[in-house]
Amino acid sequence: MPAKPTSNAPDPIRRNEASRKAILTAAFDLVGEVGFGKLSIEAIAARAGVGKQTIYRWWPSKGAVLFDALLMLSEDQATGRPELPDTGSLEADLKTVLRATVRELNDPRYDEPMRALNTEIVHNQELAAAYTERLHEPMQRLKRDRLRKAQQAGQLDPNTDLDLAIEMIWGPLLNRWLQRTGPLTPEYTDSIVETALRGLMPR
Amino acid sequence: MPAKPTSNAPDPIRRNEASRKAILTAAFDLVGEVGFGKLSIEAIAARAGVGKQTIYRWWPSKGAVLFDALLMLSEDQATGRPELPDTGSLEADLKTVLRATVRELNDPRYDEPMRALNTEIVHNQELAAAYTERLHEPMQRLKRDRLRKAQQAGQLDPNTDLDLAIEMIWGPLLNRWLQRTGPLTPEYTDSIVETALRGLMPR
Amino acid sequence: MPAKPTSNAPDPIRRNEASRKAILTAAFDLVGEVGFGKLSIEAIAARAGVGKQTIYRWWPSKGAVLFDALLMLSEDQATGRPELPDTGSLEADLKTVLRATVRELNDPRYDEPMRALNTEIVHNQELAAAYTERLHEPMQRLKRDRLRKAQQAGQLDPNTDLDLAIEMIWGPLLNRWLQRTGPLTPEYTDSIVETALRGLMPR
Amino acid sequence: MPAKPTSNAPDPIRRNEASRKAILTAAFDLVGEVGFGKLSIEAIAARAGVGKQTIYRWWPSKGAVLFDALLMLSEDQATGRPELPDTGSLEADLKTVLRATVRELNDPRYDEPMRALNTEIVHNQELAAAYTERLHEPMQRLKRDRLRKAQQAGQLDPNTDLDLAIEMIWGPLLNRWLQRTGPLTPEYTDSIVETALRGLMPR
DNA sequence: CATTAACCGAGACGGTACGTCCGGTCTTTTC
DNA sequence: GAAAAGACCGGACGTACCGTCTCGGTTAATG
Repeated sequence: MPAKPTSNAPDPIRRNEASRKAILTAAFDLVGEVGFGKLSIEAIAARAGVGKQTIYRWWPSKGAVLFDALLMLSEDQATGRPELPDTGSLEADLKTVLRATVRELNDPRYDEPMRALNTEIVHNQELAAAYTERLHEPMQRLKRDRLRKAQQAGQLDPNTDLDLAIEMIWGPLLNRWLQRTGPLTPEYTDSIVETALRGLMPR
Repeated sequence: MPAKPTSNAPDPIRRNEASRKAILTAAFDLVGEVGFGKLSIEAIAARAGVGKQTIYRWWPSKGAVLFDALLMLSEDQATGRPELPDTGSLEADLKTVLRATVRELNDPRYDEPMRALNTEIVHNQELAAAYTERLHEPMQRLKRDRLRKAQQAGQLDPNTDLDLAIEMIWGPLLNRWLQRTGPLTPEYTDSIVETALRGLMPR
Repeated sequence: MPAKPTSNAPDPIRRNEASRKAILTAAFDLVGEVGFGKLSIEAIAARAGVGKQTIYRWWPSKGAVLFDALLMLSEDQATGRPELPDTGSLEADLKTVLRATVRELNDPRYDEPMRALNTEIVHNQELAAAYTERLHEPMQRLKRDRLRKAQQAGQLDPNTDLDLAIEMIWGPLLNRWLQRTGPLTPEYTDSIVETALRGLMPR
Repeated sequence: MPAKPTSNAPDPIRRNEASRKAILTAAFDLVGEVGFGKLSIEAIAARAGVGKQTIYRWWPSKGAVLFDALLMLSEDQATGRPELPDTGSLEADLKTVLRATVRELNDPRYDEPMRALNTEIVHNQELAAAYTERLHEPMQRLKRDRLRKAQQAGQLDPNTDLDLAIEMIWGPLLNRWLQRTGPLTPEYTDSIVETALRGLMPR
């Protein structure tokens, strides 16, 4: 878990980086193998070749470990992706982005861990805060920036609340993903984008 | 879990109805007190004054118990609500329905158990099937029926897929609820309905 | 541990006798292999093929387990040994008894467990009480009975306190055993008996 | 080049005397508070304001620390007590010595630590050797010297083995102390001395 | 007098065992 | 024959210490 400048926390300088990575990797691999429900701190520690206390020292819950594992991965690959594409056509750009999202959600390697995280934050208050700060808010900012540009270009109704717009576009997709109420196909996300944008266009 | 006419299943006729109700009530109460993660079969049995075996005999998992508990409640109150309102104005009716939904989701008595069920079905295959059959599909049918009538009345684009339409309306709401990305207010749901319907109107 | 007629104790009727024996056997064997200090409840449970809770349910400490293990053995073999030998010669009888004791103390199979028990009761109040009641007092009674007969036969000073006499005879032996201040030989115990009896004779 | 005889042992010259004393004091105090079984190196280090390594550097086990703690105390007070009293009457002298011993054993401040040491040497080979060399043997020598003088004065049988005599006198007392089979009173020790000496007198 | 080697406090680390909780099964007794 | 009760095997929990291992920071003898 991130930035915790509290008093009696362990000293991050003395932290063993190799152990940290081994733990995150083990957690990510295990959640894919057995699922979040059967994921145990004991198994993570054993797989990582680490004492349990080393996990308890640095993370407050197994959800937090998984969160950092996902964060590590997303940071590994996400460096240098500071904004959403802007070709001039909002509709085309959104379709591109949602298709990419769907591709990731359909990858079994990422599906189970992300699913686990998304259900864990439903119950874990502290984890939810970290999730918002480290993953949700940054992404939200990118989306808002892209939509604001479109709004300024007259492609969106000037009175539309951008956060509502984001939810109209991504909400249906994420809901279908979590609830498994249907397949995640490119055609499906294209339809979402088309329908949502028609509702969000200037009158 | 209900109705299981398989071979060596226990005889439902001999079932103790008082125990069944005590278990469901205990489960519902406990999930509100300690959350689904810390909910244990042992605690349910103790609270209900029941042997553990009596739970294992009739339900395959604690998720299933909770599911039945919720079902009991929804049936207690839902009898005789066979369809969604139809005043002639789709927009007004949807606003009414979503406002009612929001009121329920904001009730702390129902919030935690429903949240628990919605995250449990993400991981539990069998529970998801029961959920779809007993809760989701019936509700989906009502929604589809109401939207079809609107479509026939020319209030929706005739080419629109009704399931997509449902997701465009309820997806953003459910997503905000589960992810807690914002407050659930009547104004918010009204905005959803307005925006979604504009995107779904006949061209 | 024995006789505990307290209220919320587990029901001894439902107790699994096979598990009880497996635990005691495992404890006895393990203490001989690794010593009392490295004896762990986990290892006993594993060796006995038993859940840890089954040990914690019936015994308050590992010392208590070991005590019962020793008790089981002593009862296995001790049935029908209701008194000390009485050939008419106290000196000869005591030499016989002490030689037998020494033989047992020199048997590595019994040495370590008994040593462990004798040091454990030094620190464990409850265990000490059980030890006194179940092992020490019965043996003490036998010794007292034999000495009383000798006293009545004029072989001991009529004013001698029998408990003191017992300590004069067995104290040096047990002390040398525990402190390992010398070898335990038949000659040594014979000398003890001779010297002690000379001090205890009628004046 | 300064004499560095031993292999990689720490340099006793550089040793921090304040730390050494703090450790021994902490160990002695703690063993009286929580008992030897619950005494931990961590707690000693914390109480003494010392790093764990400082303890491990200078002592091989917590028993050894306790041993040194007791040694420190006994040296603090014992300097200049090179021999046992000799008033001419062996019986009177022994009664005096045993009464003093009993007074110490009855002092709760010393009872628990000494009890702990006496049971620890039962299991710890190296500690037993140190105990014999530093505490037992010197005391044994004093006792032997006093008894030899008595033997030469004709107060003891000339054929009596002095080590056996020592055991006949101190064995019952130490055994009663460790096993708690009775109270340690001056009357009790007087009786021991009287009885033992009668058995050890010249014939 | 600066260098430097050792001790020192602190505490993270890989581990083992603790004593507890609960999962899911089985058995005994009662209704 | 279902139900209450609860013992049982198993396994994970989160904690306490073990003994080892760095990490700066003194501290004292050497060069």
